[in-house]
Amino acid sequence: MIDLRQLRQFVAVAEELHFGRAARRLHMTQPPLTQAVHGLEAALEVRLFERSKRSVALTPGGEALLVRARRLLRAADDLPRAVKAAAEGLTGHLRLAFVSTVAYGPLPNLLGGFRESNPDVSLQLREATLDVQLAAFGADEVDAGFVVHAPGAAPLGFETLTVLAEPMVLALPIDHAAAATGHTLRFEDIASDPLVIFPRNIAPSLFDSVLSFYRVNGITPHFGQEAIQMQTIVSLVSAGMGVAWVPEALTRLQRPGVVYRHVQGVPLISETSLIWNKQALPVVERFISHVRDAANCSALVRQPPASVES
Amino acid sequence: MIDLRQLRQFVAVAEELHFGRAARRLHMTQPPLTQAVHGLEAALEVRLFERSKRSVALTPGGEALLVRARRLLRAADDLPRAVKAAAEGLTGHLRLAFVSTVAYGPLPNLLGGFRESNPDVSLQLREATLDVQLAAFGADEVDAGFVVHAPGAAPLGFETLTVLAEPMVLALPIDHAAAATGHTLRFEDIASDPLVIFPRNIAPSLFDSVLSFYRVNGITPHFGQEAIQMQTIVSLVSAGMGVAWVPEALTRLQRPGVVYRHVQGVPLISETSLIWNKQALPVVERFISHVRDAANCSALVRQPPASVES
DNA sequence: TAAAAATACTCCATAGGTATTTTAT
DNA sequence: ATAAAATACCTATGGAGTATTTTTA
Repeated sequence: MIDLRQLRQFVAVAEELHFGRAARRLHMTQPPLTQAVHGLEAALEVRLFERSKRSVALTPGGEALLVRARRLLRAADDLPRAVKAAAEGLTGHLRLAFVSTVAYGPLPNLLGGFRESNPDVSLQLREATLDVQLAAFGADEVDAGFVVHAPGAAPLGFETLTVLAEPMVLALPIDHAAAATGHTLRFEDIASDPLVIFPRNIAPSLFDSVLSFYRVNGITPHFGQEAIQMQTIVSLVSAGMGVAWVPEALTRLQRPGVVYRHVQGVPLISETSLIWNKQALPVVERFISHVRDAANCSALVRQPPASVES
Repeated sequence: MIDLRQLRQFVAVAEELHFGRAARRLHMTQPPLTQAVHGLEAALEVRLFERSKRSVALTPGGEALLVRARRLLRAADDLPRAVKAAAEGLTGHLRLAFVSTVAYGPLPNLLGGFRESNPDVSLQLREATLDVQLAAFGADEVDAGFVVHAPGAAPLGFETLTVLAEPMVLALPIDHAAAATGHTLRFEDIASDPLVIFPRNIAPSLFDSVLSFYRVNGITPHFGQEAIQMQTIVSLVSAGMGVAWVPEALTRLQRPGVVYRHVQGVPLISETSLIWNKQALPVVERFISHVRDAANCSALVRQPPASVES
């Protein structure tokens, strides 16, 4: 059976075209090298060198073996580093899901940073709402997913990491009385406006916390339109269908006819979290670590919001 | 240093997920197999299996190694047959040159036959006149070349094989008196017509044999147009510029206004030969053999000419 | 307690070393 | 005469075997 040692020896001889020099290069003596090459020729049943006592030349078969042997040896020599890289998550494939809101928030920076320090990991991104993500987890179609406002949503055997907790701001039509700048906006100013919001099943926790905040303040909110995409919600606000509570990061989505305002004394918080299967591959672990680091060094995650006057 | 034996052992264990069974498959016992895998893990500095006394599972690093090891082993196992094939000329690259005339003659069948029995040889074809071919040989840009009417043209260190010797026929304008069928055409009928012919430097032997045949018959031929492509020569004939001697195979090139006729008592012969460097690669040798075989079994080479009335 | 991996040791096949011969220049 | 490959023979490393222990389901 052919082995790499023989190929290394063959390549050395083929490159030096001199058994003595090749042997020196291989840190061995000439006789066993001669024998090893003879052995290889016997194993392949092909003459590899044209020897004429005074000179050594490759036969066509030798030429053919040389290119193949070099390829093989290169692959074999790369193997340790390749396996180690894979084991450490430096290479591999990462399938990420995210709810669309996150694309306006921490996602771009997180991905950018990860790509930069892990250029050999291929990324596959997929926009999906929480319920779709959970189904995808079940079918092992994604490795990790970013969700918003989903405490405790992770099924058994999954882990959660809060990436970002940001205040929620109010999106309201520009012609709304409360939209004018120059004064501090208070809850009473907008409490009676109809709410544009996700359907409850998409983000129960968001829905419930908004509802309970209104109730605590003695108000039964009037729910206007529902939509399952933040962009749609903002469009509905711009169309005058009501006001909407959105994560601060969404202020980066500027639409004509819509302004965002902090509202004094409103403790609504939007939590972005990452969910992943507990027994994750190294690539996934590596991504989690990156996200965890970035979340701690929060400057990386929470950029200054664009023009939100309060 | 990592070697193929270890990889084979690793793959067996990874596939069986059971050291005992894997050892049996490898025709060895379990203890040395365990040690070998430990050795591999030590060499790679990566844990490859998650052992729990009762069950064996691949780690992510193991998964990564498995795909790479399989690729490597497949390549290594293919190596003997690949090298042998290359040494026997069953694979490789063949660069052929040919003068355009041959494309109307034996070339298509020769190539077709060769491709059929040597599907793994890649062919590169190049149309070139004799002088260009000789330059290409000098620059080692072609392996073999088909030429016409070039006895002794091969430089030192090259070999020649006559592929085909065919009679030459006369191409003449359809409105020529001698073009009419129904009688045997004799040399006197066309001896005084101007000749359309290659310039002498392109095919000295052709030029000289035509010239000497005319001289022997007491005629100094009148040379009309010259052209370095047979197709051009036939076009010039159709344009009434004269008559031309062409290899019988060229009758396959039918042009309006041109007819081909055998001329009685004209011993002009067109010889197609193959030229190649004496110290040829196996692929080339193989091609030569194929051509030699085909030339002997001449039915393969000399097809019945298309409609040449005599 | 049974099944499977790990450990301890033994052995020999072979990779590699030394000494020498052959051969072409 | 010399340089380089081939041959002969020797040595010792390590790959594989047998026997045994450990571990956990």
